[in-house]
Amino acid sequence: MGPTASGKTELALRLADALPLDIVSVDSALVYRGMDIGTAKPDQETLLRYPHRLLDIREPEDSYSAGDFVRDATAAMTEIRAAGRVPLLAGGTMMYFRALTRGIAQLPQADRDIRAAIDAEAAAKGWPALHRELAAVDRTAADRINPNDSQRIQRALEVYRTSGRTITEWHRNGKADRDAPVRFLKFGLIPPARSTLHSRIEKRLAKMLEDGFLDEVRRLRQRPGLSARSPSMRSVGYRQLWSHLDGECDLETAVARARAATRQLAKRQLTWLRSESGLCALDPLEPGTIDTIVTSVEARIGRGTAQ
RNA sequence: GGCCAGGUAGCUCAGUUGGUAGAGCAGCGGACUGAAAAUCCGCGUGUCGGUGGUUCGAUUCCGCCCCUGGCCA
Repeated sequence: MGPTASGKTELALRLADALPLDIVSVDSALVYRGMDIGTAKPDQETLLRYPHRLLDIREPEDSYSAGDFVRDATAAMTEIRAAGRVPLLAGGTMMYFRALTRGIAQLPQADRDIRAAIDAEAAAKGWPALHRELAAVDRTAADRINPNDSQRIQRALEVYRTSGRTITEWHRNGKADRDAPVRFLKFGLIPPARSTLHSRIEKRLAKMLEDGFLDEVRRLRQRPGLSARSPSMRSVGYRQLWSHLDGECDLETAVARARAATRQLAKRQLTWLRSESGLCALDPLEPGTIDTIVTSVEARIGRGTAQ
């Protein structure tokens, strides 16, 4: 696990050369088809040689969630292990990692219609009013959720309306059991200075624009089911270019904002990494890093014979 | 060289009918149980371009100067 632009993908490919690994992507944006340039998705040639699981599994109109990820990743890991290989989970979506390694409570899935209904109510009454409604049925949840936190209020109400039970009751029920216990070896890619990440972010964004990032957003913008409010289009970079295409700011400003948003993302990811327990922290750009990981993994799985 | 419009927070700008100023974005810190590349919370002293003048008091009015953009020579 590592922040954006830390060199995760490159490292994953080299590990796959050295060990019997199959790569499972842990990334909330790479799941979307048609979002290639702005997400720094590996190109087709690379993917043919090094298949990644959980890439291009949703349309940008769809939503994806931590719960979906845990289900999909668990299935992928089971298949990989059944084939006598070892799953390499690689990505930067820390909530997905956390949900997978620590478990996540069983909850009803997202419901498009109910979310739309709650959105409409919020537009009319405001989120604080819906927060009061939540407080009437689930005081515990309302106490920990801010009256302006649209997303969490919506989720809590959605769970209550679809199931008739509060999200607090669901949480109390505990986490879903895994079929077989899984042991994780955790490596965190942490560059020694954030400034090295910043210059990599800047270079990569310039390259994305050269490669047609703006046209990619233009194409997505033509899809009738997508809007600036769609979860996929709130991704870093896409959001800023979309608002430029809406005429809200010039391209230069949009790019500057995208750069800043990417830096913020990296910062948040690093914060998560620092609080992750049992993590082996490594410098992704240091040549010895790959050997350190190979040695650790071989010690765990036994040379050439994956368990 | 003349005329006009500007010069206020890192950026874009608002504002003060004269009582030393505030939004958005950026930045920093924090929360986080199915949208997480998301969502939310907290943090604002800056020679108000410089300098003289008028005034009890000037960022605000007046003069001169400097800088930027436009128009005219």
